[in-house]
Amino acid sequence: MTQPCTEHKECISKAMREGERVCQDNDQRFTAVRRRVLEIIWETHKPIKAYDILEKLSDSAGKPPTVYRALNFLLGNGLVHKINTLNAYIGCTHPREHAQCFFIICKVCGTATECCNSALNGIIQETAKKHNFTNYTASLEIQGVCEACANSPPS
Amino acid sequence: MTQPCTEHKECISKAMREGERVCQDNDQRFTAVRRRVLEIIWETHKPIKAYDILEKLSDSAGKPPTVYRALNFLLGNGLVHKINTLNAYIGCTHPREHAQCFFIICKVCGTATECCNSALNGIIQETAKKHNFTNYTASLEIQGVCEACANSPPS
DNA sequence: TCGATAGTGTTATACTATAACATTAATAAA
DNA sequence: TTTATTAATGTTATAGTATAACACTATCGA
Ligand SMILES: [Zn+2]
Ligand SMILES: [Zn+2]
Ligand SMILES: [Zn+2]
Ligand SMILES: [Zn+2]
Repeated sequence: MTQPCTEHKECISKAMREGERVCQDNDQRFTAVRRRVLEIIWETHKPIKAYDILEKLSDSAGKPPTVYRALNFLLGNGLVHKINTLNAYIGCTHPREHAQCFFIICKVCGTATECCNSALNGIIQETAKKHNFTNYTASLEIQGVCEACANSPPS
Repeated sequence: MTQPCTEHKECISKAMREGERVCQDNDQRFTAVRRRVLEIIWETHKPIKAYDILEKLSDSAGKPPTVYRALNFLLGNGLVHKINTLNAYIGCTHPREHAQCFFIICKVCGTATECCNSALNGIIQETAKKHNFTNYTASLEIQGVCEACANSPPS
């Protein structure tokens, strides 16, 4: 099993408060579906797939467009990020602090951690400038093996 | 229309020679299907989708598994890269020189250019180290507006 | 209360990718 | 050369990811 985050409930409620706040700031409605999807995303604490979210929704709301609409809303408001290499979604740990997030993902246990840092931002900005690109966003996904998984004995 | 690359035929034939060479080095067979798929990929000079490659193959070979098998072969041998944010594939301009490639992609005209550089590699390596990750690969995709598109008058 | 807008439900369908197994081609061994 | 072995391809079906289109409902401001 994956070690449960000790402060897990704390994380979820913090994320929900952030959601509340962001929606208020952006003059957006934080509806029941959107709430529930954000909650589900935070409950796993790992990248989760759209159709897995679907399964966790009650039957009445459980259709693809419902989930994708909620996801797109959350993505648009910076509350969630998409991991493109996995076709999966994960909650943002610090919305309102940045426009984009970088991730380092363990191929073994599936954890994805934000690894945003200013050095990375700087080099990426330089790279964009060197190529005369404007108005850019960046997606960086590093996939490797985390320390815990590297140390755990092979099955 | 997209401006044709003046050295276009040159690019294709160079890519094919590279393919030849890489397959030889890796003791792999550069079959007709694999050749043709690599050629199609280079003919567009832009990220191309699997099903668009499919359409350009003759009917006899035109089934999804054929294309995906060829793509996976080419990816595995470093002759092609996948652009995850676009679900598309593009030829590598310098196989054998690096394990991974970074891309800067114009949202308007669709061109994707490799923007690998050692500063980026360095920071990414540092980031992986800081998180105690080993055995990593990185995917970086910068999406913005290229100079030409920024300067072209709005329609 | 009414009208406009935003959000959701629902059905269908488009797009992306692989599983599974039959067939053929290439290589190695007898 | 014949035969086994393996690698590659053909073929059918299906899994997995995402959106279009339209009907319906809730919300909010006149
Ligand atoms: Zn974030
Ligand atoms: Zn791990
Ligand atoms: Zn490359
Ligand atoms: Zn452009």
